[in-house]
Amino acid sequence: MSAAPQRREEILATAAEVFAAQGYNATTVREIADAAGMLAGSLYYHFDSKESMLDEILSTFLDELWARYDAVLAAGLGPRETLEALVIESFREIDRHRAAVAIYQRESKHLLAQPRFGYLAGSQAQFEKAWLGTLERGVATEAFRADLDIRLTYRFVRDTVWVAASWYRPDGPSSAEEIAGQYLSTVLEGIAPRA
Amino acid sequence: MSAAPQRREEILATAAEVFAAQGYNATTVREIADAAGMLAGSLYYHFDSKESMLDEILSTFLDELWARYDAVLAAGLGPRETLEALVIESFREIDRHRAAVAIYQRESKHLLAQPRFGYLAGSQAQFEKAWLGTLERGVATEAFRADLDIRLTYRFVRDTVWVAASWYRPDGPSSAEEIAGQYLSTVLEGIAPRA
Amino acid sequence: MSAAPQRREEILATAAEVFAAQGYNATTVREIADAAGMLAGSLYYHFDSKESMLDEILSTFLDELWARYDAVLAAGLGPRETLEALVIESFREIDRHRAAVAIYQRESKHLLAQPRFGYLAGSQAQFEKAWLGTLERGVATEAFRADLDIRLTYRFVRDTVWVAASWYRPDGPSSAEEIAGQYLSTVLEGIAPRA
Amino acid sequence: MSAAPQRREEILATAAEVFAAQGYNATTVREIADAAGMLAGSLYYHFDSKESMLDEILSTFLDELWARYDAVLAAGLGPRETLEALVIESFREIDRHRAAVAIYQRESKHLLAQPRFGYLAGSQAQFEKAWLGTLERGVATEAFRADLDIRLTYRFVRDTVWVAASWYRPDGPSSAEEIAGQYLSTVLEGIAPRA
DNA sequence: GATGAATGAGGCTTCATTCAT
DNA sequence: GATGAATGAAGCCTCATTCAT
Repeated sequence: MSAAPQRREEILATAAEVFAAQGYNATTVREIADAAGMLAGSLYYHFDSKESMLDEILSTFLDELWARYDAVLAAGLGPRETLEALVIESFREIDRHRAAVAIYQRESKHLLAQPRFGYLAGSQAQFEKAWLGTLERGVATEAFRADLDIRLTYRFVRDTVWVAASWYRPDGPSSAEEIAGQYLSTVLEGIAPRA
Repeated sequence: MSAAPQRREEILATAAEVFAAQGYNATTVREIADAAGMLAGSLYYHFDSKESMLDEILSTFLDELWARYDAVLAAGLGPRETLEALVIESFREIDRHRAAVAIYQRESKHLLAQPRFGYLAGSQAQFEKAWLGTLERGVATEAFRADLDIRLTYRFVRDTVWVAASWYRPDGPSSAEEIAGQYLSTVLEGIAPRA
Repeated sequence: MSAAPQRREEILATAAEVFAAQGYNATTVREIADAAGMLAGSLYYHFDSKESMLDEILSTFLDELWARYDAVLAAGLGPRETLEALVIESFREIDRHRAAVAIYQRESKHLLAQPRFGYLAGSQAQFEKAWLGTLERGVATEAFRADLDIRLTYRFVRDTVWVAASWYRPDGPSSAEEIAGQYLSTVLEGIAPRA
Repeated sequence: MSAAPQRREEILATAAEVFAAQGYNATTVREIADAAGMLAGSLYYHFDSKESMLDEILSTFLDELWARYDAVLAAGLGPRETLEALVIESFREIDRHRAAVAIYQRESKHLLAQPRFGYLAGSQAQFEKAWLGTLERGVATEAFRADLDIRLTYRFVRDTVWVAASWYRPDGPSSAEEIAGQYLSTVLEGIAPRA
């Protein structure tokens, strides 16, 4: 059931691309197999099911994401610097795992209901805690405006970051860091000129 | 093919809710029928196909959206006021047609390829033109910062507005106008305090 | 269940045309209703079922056919004259009930199996008896060639006559009687010139 | 889409028998699958659709038929010999592909309208040309009677030949060649004794 | 490791039929 | 006499999955 690791990774990367392009439900295992240069039945030598491919794609992504986030959160930065670092790490993650991020965005909401994907809920809660905490700390220390609706701001920031996975291209004109910079400038300073 | 308008609308509203909650592909016609209190086959008295329900949901939504947008664009406002009005109308549209907006967000990308949904591409192009034009005008007249990456800003603004459909609840604590206000404040002034 | 006779006849004639054009199975009651200027459900005021329409079309046709055939067979004609008269009556029947004949040709074989259409078997047996008997009598009296394979000849004659229903048009260049004449000339004398 | 040739052929032959016995529309894919010893869904490993089975049955039959007809027409025979050869080849084709011929007879008329089966129209036109031409040539050279209505004669001859597919049995008392002989004798010489 | 062939559940859709109005 | 709306059975087809080779 495990077999040569490299073929597995290839297939998984292929599957992630197809899932991201068409949606998990709309993707047939035959399409994945075609893209991987094999027949549908052959996938089952490497994976238990279509669902287990999805599971592996998402959990691998989340594991890596949390490794980065945890490093940032443990660094003892101020709220503004924390927010900057989280945003930069998020765009880097989009750069590295674009397909996985896009799948996560699209599918996590209904997957939450299934026990197998329960860990998505945990991740989401941690995620919210990290961002909300940073925003709250920032308001308390006057790093951010006092009149922010924190929950709304959290949602705006979160959505804008992750939705970028749907249009970001690694070979596009702007690097992940450049996009993060532009984004931070917009969110922190606003698009209106400062007096 | 047309039939009693009221029942049609009911079914369509029901279908939109289910599509928004589960995704178009993952929704079975039986689920729509159950939610509408009828048998699956009975839907076909009112509609040609599952796809034609989706079509009608999306085109109705876009028609209404464009009526509002066109009114704003024809009003001769300055760029900042235009942007504010577009954002407000967008949140109002989310308030009125939350399900349709959520479906649009989730499905429009693959639907574009199908001839039947070609109008989505047209709408998208117009959309881009309206927002990009407003941003450009704003930079030219110094209503917006001179160093904006206009395309990136457009994407940030567009995505964040529409993604709100995935969490907005009409009976939630904030009205559409309040959310629009908070959002505009963030985007225009930034979350960092002004000197 | 019975109601105004004239409307019934109209509907039945309409149904027969549609059945003949598309086949019984491939015809929907909606198509019949459309052609008759009403809704599908309304047909059920006049008829019990789609099948009962078919039944009435076929039995009406067979009743009339047998009235004519019986008159011919009772006339005490010689075999050649009997055959001529049967052929002429057959083409006249095609002229009068083209649709019913075409339906009979296409559908009678499988209908035979259903109890409701058992009478088709009876009719077919009588039919065979009349034609085979005439041919046998003709061979015996030297009105027909002595070396005929009577069963094969019967099939040739029978099929060719009735298949004409699939191309005959009442408003075509040749009348039923003219076609019968040509056909009889071919079958009786052959297409090769007589010495 | 292509797959193991032998299983395909078996299924196709089975489908042809069922189509011939019950009609294309009245045949369910489940019946075909039952007759082929598999489940309905399994047919779709070998064929795209029920319609594509029909298509393959008919086009295979017509390809072979035309190979034979073309050989006859290219042989430079006189009109009577050409007609004899065409009739003999036709009965041989009925012997080889009885089911396909029966299906062709029953279904070709409505299939003509569908683009996919447009080739049926072409075949029909060629067919008419071959037979009409032979008859015309025969009348011109006095091989056939001068007073023939050629179009009517064509129809009679065509119908009688092909309708035989509905009753012919390969294991019946008469071989294809014997039936052809009897038929030619009837058509050429007539059933009345020559003076 | 992979293929070819099949399974079986389930999806969308059609359609004859019913029935209250 | 007819309509509008629904029923429920059945049809074609898709697809994740299995398994012998």
